Amino acid sequence: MFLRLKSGVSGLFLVKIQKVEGRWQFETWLKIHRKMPPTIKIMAKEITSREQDYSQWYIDIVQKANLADHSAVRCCMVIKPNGFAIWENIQAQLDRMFKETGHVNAYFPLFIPKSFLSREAQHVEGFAKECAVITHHRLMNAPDGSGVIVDPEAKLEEELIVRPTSETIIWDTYRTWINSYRDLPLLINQWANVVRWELRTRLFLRTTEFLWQEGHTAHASKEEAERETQTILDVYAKFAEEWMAMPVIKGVKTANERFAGAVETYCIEALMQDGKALQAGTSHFLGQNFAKAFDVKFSNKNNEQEYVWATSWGVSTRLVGGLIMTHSDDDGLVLPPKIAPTQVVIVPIPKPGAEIDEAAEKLMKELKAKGVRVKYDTDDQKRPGFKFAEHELLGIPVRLGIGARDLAEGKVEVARRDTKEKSNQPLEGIANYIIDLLDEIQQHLFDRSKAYRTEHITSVDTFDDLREVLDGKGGFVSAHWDGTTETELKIKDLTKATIRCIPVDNELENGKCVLTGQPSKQRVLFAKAY
RNA sequence: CGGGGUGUAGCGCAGUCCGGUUAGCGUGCCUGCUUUGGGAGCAGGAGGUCCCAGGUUCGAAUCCUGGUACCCCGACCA
Repeated sequence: MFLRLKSGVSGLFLVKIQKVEGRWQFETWLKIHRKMPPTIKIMAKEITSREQDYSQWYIDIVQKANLADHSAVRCCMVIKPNGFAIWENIQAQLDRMFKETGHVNAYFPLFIPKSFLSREAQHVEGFAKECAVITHHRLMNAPDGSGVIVDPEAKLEEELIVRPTSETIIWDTYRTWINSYRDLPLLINQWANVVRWELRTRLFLRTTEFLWQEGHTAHASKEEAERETQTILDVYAKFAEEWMAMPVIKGVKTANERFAGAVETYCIEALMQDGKALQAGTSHFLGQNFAKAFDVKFSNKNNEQEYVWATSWGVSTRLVGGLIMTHSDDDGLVLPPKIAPTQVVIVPIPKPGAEIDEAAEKLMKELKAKGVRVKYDTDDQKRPGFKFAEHELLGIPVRLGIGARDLAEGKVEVARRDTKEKSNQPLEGIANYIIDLLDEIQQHLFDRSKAYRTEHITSVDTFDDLREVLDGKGGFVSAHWDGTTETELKIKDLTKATIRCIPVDNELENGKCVLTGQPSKQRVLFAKAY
């Protein structure tokens, strides 16, 4: 007879049934008609566990929660609606914070004349290897009819670079905008895409094209520019911790890790669940490097010409990757309520119906009135169990289940995504309960990831210990370093870890460099990084 | 840029070594019925330039040559 098994094996089975010692027995011979996929049926949305393969887990989350896809273009991603909604929330809040601190938005071109990039020596050195270059401006039909080719007649006189960052084009523009100290400070931000030709992709964390904001400010004094750098660093840290519930360490980069063209680079560093660090944002004090390269001077109060002082700062869609790797679990995405596109989902049990719809609509109205982003799942095809799993995968912080039983009791089932706890709550006053619960979840996510980070900052005093922690437990390792790039590179070579930063609130402490034994005044944080 | 892998239905894959009916399986999709408090069942149905080009052959998803695309790991990277 022909059988089809759940495992995906189908074919011809021979079954022999016989009576042995009064009992029926049967043997089967399987003659596989055709070799079928050997895999047992895998649940459509199965996610690789973090323990098994953290990298694959990340890929699964991004794909199965519909955050992003690989595109037809090498190393570029398509950000899908679910992923973009997260980015929009990040954008919206940061934009508010930038404006509260006096910044305005503008937009500069995607293309940069090649010659601009080379004006600042370190800058060009830092970016030259990853620039996309525009050489022609026209296509034509191939003479042999094989399709479209680049028209050799349409070669650009000066090639254009697709911006890897906009300092050069912006400072070239600022030259014409700034004449007097009265024109300063100039506090401008832009939301844009940039291109850095990468050789390897990790969705959200590293792609050739990505979205970001880049702030570029001009100041009359060094002190003011330095203060601006700090202001933004604080904005970033506050945003990361209070909105993304992602604890960060504010620090300063070593010379080796500094932005190409900066005098000083400050950063916020976060720690992912696998013990690797993620640079989540940077704020640069550029000194007068770009002002000198692009000849941007202003007349001070004494009518003397001075070069302008500059900063630049940015965070990117990489934050979405950081968000995933800070909170999510083996069941899917976990989002902090403040960033979650949908904060509450209502699931009718078993399916939509007049009575349940009415209760749900009322509930939604109450929640929306209090500013909660809520959705009612009206799909009448999918069963509740499927929806539960689906909403968990998508990371919706709170799920409410309403069925006839609940309505009879005047209750609702409340399930929180972060702890997977379920409880029955009275419908009366539920909106306030939810508001408090969302706050509690937000706080819990932050506390949980901060506790993880605290456990994963390890102080060591020998190189062997440094290596052992990096290879085993992971996380940040606090150790003495002699301050030289040479030692930093040697340690990187030996351990694959880099100095993530020197924390800004670092305590001074005399010690000896873990590698060279040279005197050191403070500890720095080492980690393997994304 | 080095190493590895993969291009076959929307998605995940088998078939390729050893050429041969009408190219299959799971899932998803459509229709209907029954279900529904943690990923439903049955029945029927739609859906394919087998990555591209050339070659070998009576015959190519399968063999040969060339090309191309993407992924993974590493190196590189503010």
